[in-house]
Amino acid sequence: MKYNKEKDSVMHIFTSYLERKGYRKTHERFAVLDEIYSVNGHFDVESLYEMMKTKKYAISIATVYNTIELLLECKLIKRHQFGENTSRYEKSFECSNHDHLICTACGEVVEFWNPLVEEIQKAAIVSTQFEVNYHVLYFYGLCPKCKSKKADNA
Amino acid sequence: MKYNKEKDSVMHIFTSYLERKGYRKTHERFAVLDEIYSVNGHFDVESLYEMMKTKKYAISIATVYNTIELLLECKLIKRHQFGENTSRYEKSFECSNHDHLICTACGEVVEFWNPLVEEIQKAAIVSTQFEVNYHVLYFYGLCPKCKSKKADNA
DNA sequence: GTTATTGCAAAATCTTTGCAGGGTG
DNA sequence: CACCCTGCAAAGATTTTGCAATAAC
Repeated sequence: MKYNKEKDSVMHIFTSYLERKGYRKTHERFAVLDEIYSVNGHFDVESLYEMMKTKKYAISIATVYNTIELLLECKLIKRHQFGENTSRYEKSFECSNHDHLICTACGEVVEFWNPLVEEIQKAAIVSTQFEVNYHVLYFYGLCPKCKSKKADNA
Repeated sequence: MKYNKEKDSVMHIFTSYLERKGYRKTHERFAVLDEIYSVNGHFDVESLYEMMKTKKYAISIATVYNTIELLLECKLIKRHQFGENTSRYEKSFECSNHDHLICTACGEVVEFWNPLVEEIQKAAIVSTQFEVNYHVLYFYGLCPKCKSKKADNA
């Protein structure tokens, strides 16, 4: 378990969350959080489980799902459904509220950020009277690589 | 099979699509499209299958999935994943490129439209060099009803 | 007549659940 | 030492697949 500042912070947040809720602080739960914040990019439950299999706290898939649920609740991770039948997740501590472009050819995911999303949200709230807590914005298409591959074939 | 102009149009589009691809024009395929364009709002595969069970062309769930795939390809329907583990669909013929608000309490889905999404898309294309074909924008929160219910409890 | 498509059931995939045993508080 | 959490395996839920029978062309 390598030390870094970000990981220290999220461990602290998770600890507080568990205490506040009266949940137990088990090795398995911290091992999952540690693993998630040790890698970059998006992941799914299966790959997380596989990565942990060889580690000190190799745990069961049921516990992975259980812990994912807790981490979603305290907003240390985000859940995505990019169009496949399996959910993908990403860490979300202090990460700006970015959105995603997804390549429908190779599956690559690229992030971007644009303040206009806030404007759209405000307008939507006015017209529908919803209370909005979060949003999801995905653009689907071809990444530069797959775009030029297509051009070459044509 | 009630007649209406919209249904006539989508039947025509589907026919052309099948012919162009050399696919067969089966009763089952048209029955699925007819059923979809006979009802309003979003639906999932299970509910579509249930609705068709009692009709003339009651068909198997495998054929429903098969036909859904074709209708996605020719863009007569859209697929959504609103955060559950099951996909939901909606007809998409001549329906403006709207987006969605989803109530996380009761599941209600409300549509809205905002031209700023186009601006964001343009900016994202410039910065990432993606080719964008379509997008998905969901705002999650509480509908007016669930919002006031929450206020009453507090 | 050929061969794509259907229907059925079985399989595959992802996620949840029940329960006995173990670890946290 | 009470009882929440884990691990396992079984069950659920959704979607896909294999194959014989059927229907489109």
